[in-house]
Amino acid sequence: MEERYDPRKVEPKWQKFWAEKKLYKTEYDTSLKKFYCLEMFPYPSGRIHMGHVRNYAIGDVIARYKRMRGFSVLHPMGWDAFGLPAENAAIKHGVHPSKWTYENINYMKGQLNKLGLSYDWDREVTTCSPEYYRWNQWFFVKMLEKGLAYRKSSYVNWCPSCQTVLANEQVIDSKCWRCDSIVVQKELFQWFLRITRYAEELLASCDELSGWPEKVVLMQKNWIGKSFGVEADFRIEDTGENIKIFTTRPDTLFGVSFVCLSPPHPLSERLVEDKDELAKITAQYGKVDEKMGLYTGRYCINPVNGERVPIYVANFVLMEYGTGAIMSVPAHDQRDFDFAKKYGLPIRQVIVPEENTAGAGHGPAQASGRAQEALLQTAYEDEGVLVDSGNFSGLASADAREAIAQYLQDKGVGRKVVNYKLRDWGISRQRYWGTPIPVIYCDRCGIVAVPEKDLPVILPEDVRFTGKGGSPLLESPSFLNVACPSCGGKARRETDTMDTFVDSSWYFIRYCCAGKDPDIETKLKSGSPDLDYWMPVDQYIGGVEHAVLHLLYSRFFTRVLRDLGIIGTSEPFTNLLTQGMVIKDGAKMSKSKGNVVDPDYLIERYGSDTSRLFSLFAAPPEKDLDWSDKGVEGAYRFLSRVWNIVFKNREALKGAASGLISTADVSGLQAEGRSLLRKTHQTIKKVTADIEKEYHFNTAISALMELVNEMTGFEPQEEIGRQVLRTAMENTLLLLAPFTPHIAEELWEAIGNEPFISDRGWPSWDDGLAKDEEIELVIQVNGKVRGKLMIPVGLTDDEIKNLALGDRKTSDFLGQGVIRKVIVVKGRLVNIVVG
RNA sequence: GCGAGAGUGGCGGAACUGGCAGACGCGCUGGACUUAGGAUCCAGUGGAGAAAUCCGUAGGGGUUCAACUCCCCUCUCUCGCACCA
Repeated sequence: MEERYDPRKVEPKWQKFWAEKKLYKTEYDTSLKKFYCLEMFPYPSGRIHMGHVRNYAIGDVIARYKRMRGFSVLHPMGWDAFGLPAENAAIKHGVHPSKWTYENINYMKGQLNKLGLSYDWDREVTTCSPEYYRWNQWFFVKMLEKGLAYRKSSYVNWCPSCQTVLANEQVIDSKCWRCDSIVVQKELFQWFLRITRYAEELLASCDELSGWPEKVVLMQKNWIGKSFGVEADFRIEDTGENIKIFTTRPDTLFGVSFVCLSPPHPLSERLVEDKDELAKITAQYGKVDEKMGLYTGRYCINPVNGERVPIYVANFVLMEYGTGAIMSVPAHDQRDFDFAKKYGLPIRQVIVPEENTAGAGHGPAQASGRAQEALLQTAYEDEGVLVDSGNFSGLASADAREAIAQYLQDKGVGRKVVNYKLRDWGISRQRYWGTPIPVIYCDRCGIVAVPEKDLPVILPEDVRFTGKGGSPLLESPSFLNVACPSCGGKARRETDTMDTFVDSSWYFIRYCCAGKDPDIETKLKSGSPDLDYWMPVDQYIGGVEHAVLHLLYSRFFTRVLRDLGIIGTSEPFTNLLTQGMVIKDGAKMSKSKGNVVDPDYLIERYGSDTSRLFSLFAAPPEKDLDWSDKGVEGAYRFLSRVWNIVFKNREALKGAASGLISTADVSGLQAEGRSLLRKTHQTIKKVTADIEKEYHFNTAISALMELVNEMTGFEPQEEIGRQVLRTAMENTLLLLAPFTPHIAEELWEAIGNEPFISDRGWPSWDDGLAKDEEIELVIQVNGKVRGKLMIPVGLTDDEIKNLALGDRKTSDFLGQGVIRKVIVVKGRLVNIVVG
């Protein structure tokens, strides 16, 4: 009995060899075409989960495939190591975040190695090491110099449970993205990065992201949220001050019946006398459920018609968007409509649907506001024709928008503006386990950046984790108290740390200089050819959950580094693959649902090749993967079958000549052998196409299964037959190598080849040998299949037609009808139309 | 509400540019080997029907010699955004 497939023997053996030979170490070599393949780096939470396995299996196939195709492949891995869980572990178990994190990294690195992933570990990056985060600080100081980093007081999203500020992107359904607590608004001084300076560029270059899923590009566009509109001045009666409002619908200006200020708007404080009432409204600011308003008792003047309109403070008006004040047109905006109904304010229609005006001469288009008012049950928000709008009546709303905007601009009471939803990125976090923001507060000099020579500002170890709130850094006097770099006087350090998304916004650039590069200083400060050789990332792979946050920040950071002269790239990721979730029993795998599958168990039981194979086979990468324990066994069975074929035919395989068989040899082959050879070439072609086209590994693997099925029954009798079998097996292993590298190496060696299969070139196919000798012709009568016929390839349309018409079985269906038409689809079918 | 995507056997999923619907795998059924089988191998497997044959890609209509694929309407599900004026 031959040897049995035992991945526990095979896999460690090859992992050891690969590591010893540094097979996956990447060199900067301009004579080769480069390919930068990157999977999103993990947070070192403790152990990897199936989502990681899937993500890294996908990336590894691509990296290994490209390497076999002759590219110089950069395929690095690292750790997104700062963040809250480490600190929470410190509070709960009294272990220092650093210890916790590094232990996790150590364990998880072992897990990744057990998966046989082809990383160049010499480039490993760990964001919590000073060697890494010093650059966060250096970039921050540069951004400060360029006015891209600034400090301001603002209302921020505050998570009461995490005791920290959250970026808008981290608030989901008014809840903390991490712990699901309800987020509250709080006023705080915060550091911001001016991502809005790049809003236009980030939006415009979305069109260059042709290698990204459309869905993600759209989400980026929507997040940036550009809109064209008008800023108009409503002069306050008595004071003469202006309320600037922003609107995208200047065509409705004649329908304004009141103006609303956001509660935090500076004018709210000044115009409202009753501070208690104002406080009540402010408390309701940002609450979605009900609209609330407070009449200020004051009026302002509509710049288009001089009308007096009342001023309200309203909880639904956002301070952060536009000017923090709006004009309200209840007839044409549902929110204003609801508000007007509630507070008994006038609803005046100034736009009517186009059909109401057609051919009616004077009629409905001129209907008075009062008559229309009764008809409106909801706001009419669509396009139409202006009525009761002075000189602008009769214009189509689109034209009126332009005309009225121009009119306001000419009169000096308004201007055309562009607005973005995107807001500056608040990066201050009141937490310990992050990059210290390199800033010092001095009573005399104010805010002073830490000078370059004093970087990095090291995160101190002597702190206590109480979980009481407030940063633990406040507990470290040696950190807190510092001499002012400017005047030498007593000063205090910033205790906030950076959002961890800063860390992940440029790690892909750090990978481009090899790990302990002695020239790192120069490279990251003023750029270098290897950065520009490797960047951008050719293929980025990760979950959709980062469609906005991480990807947008990375696009921003890449541009900042470009403008600092460090790299020449603007877009960091040429192609993006967003892999689907891993589902089990109808829900995403998660600890709370108790439906997780532990990768360690899986590897122990079936091996990493099987684990990888199944996760690649069960679904195309961009779709959700439905986990099936039985499916895993199927994958294992397949690999065992390949193994068994090799050991059953081992002597024959070893003895046979290697290499591809030429067309000339084919004549000596039996039909079975010809068929297997043909299948081999077809499979090389199909697997290559499936990988190249959208990385459809599932169909590539199914093609390999077909080839193996055909090999199973093949028993070579002669030398030429053994050669065919060897050719089939060698190619199967080569094609399998990116998917299941260990077994591919082992069997490659077993049939008498030198290691390493990973270093071999990707096989090519011969179209002549891949071509079928015969095809099955489908014969249809009136579109229904009535017969099938094996015919040789290369017949003319007429010959095919005659064969079809001559087919006995088919002729029964022709009946008495007249043949009206015969359609011949080359190599496929004939359709006989009978009437 | 707005935006995007998806509906194919018992299940995961295939199907080029409109050309045999269901590749491949799982499961199931039968058989072989076996003390045994939850191992392995072989055969079968969309539904109905004894068969000829008919019906089948969420539902309804349309274009076409031919529709999972293109067009129109309806339903369901998933995801994203959500007072952005």
